[in-house]
Amino acid sequence: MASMEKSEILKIIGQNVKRIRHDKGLTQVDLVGKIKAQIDTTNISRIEKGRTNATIHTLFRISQALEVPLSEVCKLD
Amino acid sequence: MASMEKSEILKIIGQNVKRIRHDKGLTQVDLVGKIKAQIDTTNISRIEKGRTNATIHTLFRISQALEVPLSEVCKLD
DNA sequence: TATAAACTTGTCATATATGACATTAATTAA
DNA sequence: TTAATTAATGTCATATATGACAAGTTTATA
Repeated sequence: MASMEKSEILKIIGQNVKRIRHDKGLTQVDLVGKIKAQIDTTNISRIEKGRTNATIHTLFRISQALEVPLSEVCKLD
Repeated sequence: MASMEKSEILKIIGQNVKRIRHDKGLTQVDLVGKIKAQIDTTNISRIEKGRTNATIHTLFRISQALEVPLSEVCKLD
């Protein structure tokens, strides 16, 4: 855990988002539609693929749209 | 909760960091010293004051130095 | 007090997150 | 398979996170 790579963390956060999104039966477009402030599916995809180091505020907006606590999106196990 | 402002979220995350850091009896310099990759007390201070929208990786490095789960740093209550 | 330690804030340069859009790839349904 | 839906990726412009450093402020302690 102490030696966890940045890319690994991003990957896990991304998998969390994707898993929760699928659990809720939402597409990336659906998810974006539920987010108040503007956000692009490009960013959702990048986050889900672990290709970007999302800010806490972006993850918060996603957690709101997914109707789960932010800490759920930030779980690493 | 749905109407939570960005500044509010940053503030809470910052308070979390500060609270946990104080619980552990660490100064900002101590905390930085425990973080492997380079990080500046400037950034710790900004995060604690809610003045910056930290990335998940920065919050992760902080959580490691504080020896708490990332989800603890990301709690909003 | 005074002195030091701890914290905050300003500025600059660099890296990168994000939105926007186009294009391609992959998946699903007919 | 074909068509439609969904997801991934490339690029560009803009905003901002971060490190680095300096200067100032606040807090603690002798």
